[in-house]
Amino acid sequence: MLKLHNTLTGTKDDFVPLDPNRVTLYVCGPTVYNYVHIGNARPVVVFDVLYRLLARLYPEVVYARNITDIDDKIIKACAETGESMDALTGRFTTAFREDMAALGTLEPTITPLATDHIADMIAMIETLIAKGHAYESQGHVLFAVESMPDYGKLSGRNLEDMLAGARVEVADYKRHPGDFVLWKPSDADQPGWDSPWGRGRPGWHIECSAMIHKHLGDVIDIHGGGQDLIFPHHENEIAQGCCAHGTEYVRYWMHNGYINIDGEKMSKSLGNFRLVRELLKEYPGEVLRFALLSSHYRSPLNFSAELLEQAERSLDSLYYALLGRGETVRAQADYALPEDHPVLEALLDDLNTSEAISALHGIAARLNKAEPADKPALKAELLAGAGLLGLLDADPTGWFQNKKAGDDDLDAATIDDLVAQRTQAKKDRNFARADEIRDQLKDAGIQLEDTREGTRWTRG
RNA sequence: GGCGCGGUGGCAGAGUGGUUAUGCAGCGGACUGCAACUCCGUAUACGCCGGUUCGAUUCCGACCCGCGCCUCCA
Repeated sequence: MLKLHNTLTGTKDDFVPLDPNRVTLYVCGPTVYNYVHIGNARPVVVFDVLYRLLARLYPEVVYARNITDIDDKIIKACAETGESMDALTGRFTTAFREDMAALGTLEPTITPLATDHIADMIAMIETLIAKGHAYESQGHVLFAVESMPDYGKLSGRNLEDMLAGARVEVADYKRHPGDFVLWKPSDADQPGWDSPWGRGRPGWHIECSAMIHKHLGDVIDIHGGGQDLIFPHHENEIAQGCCAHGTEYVRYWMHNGYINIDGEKMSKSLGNFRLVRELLKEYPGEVLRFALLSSHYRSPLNFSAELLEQAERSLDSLYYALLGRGETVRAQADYALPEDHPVLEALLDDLNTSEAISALHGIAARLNKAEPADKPALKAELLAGAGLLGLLDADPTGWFQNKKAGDDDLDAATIDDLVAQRTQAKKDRNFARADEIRDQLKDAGIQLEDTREGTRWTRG
C-alpha cells in the first residue's frame, strides 16, 4: 500500500486512486525566463521517483508537467534581452529539458504550454463568472474569494488571518483584498490575447487549472510542487478548479521542502541560487540526483560541496559493487523486484528515499561478498532497486572513467598505455617503476586498482 | 500578529516505547609487492526541563534555538 503525505489533510494517507487503471499526476513546471536552479530541480527529481513508483504499481499513469511561457517575469526578461517572447521561452524550455534529462528524469506523459491553452483558460474564466465566483473590474477579471466558503483550506488560513499580513495588494478594482487575478489587461507593447474582457493575458494560477481540466480531467489524483506554492498558487488553483467544475479538483496534494544555502532558502529572489547548468559542469548529473534524494523530500536539504562529495562517494561504492573485483558478472535477465522488497517498501512509505538508498547499500554489501553463483541475482536486484530511484543507470566502468573527465585531462589511450607499462614493470618485479607510474597517474587524478583480471583505473 | 515545520553521533541523514539505520570520515585487523577496492571488528547520538511508563531519542506539556509561509518564488 502506497502512503503519501497529503498537505490537505496534514497526515500520511493511504493512496487510493480514483481509477486504479489510470492514475493522474500533475506537477507545476518552470516559468521559462532563466536557467533553473537546483531548488527548481528538486520537485522534478522527487516527482520523477513518484512517477517511476506509480508506473510500477498501476497499469497507466498520466503525468503532466507544464511549462509556464507567459508571465510578467518573462515579459521583463524579454525587455532586457531584446528577444521575442517565443525565442526566449523556447531557449529556456530547451535548456530546462536538457538539464532535467541530465538529472536522469523521465519525460512526463504530457508537457503542456500555457500559451497553447489561452482559449481553455478563457472558457474556464467565463464559467467562473457565470457561476458567480468571478467578476470583471476595470479590464481585470478577479476571483471572488468570499464566494468560496472553505477558501484557505489547503494552506490552513482564513481570510481574516491573511489580511493581518502586510503584503496583501489592496487594489481599488478588488472587491476583497484577497481576490486574485484571473485575467489582466495588456498594454499595446505587452503580449496579449483577445478575450471577452479586451486584449490581455492570464493570471498566474489559471493555466494549471485549465490544463489539468483539459488533459487530466475534473478531478486528478496527485498534484505536486514546492512548498512555496501552497499559498497562494495551489490554494487559488483549488478555488478555480473546485468552483468551476463543482469537484474536489485534487485528491492528494504533495509538496517538497526547500533547498537551503547556509540554512537559508535558495531562491531566485534572494540571489543565493546555484544553477543546475553550472553544477553540471562540476558534477555528473547522477551525483546531483543522488544528493537530492539523500534526504526525505519534505525535509529541507542543505546544499553544499560536502553534500555533493558525499553523494559522489556513496554512488562510487554502489558502482564498485556493480563493477565487482575484476570478474565479469552479468545481471540475471529475468529478475523482478519482489513486492516486499525493502527498496520498494521504503518508497511506498511516502517516498522514503533515504531508507531506499540505505537498502541499496545493503544489497551492494551482499553482492560484494557473495559467492559467484549468487552474484547475477544480486546484481539484478541492485539494478532493479536503483532503477526505481532512477540511479545506477550508467555503465560502471564508464562511470569511474568518465565522471570527472575534463578537456585537459589525460585521455583514455594514454592512461591505458601507462597502465600497460606498469603491468610489465610489476611482472619484472620492478616495483619502484610500477609505483612511479602509479604516482604519476595519481597526480593526474587517476587511481589504479589491481584486480585478479588486471588493473583498472578510475578518474576523480 | 496569524499559521506551520524542525533540532539525532565528526559530517550528512532515516527510524523506533526496550535489541545494528545507512553512507562518508576515524580507529584496529584481513587481503595486497606496497596500495586501492572489498571484507571483519570498533568508538562516537537523539536541544533543555518536567510528566506518563517497568523502561522515553520515540508519547504528553512547558522552555530554548533555528527555519518557512502570510498574494514574485520549486
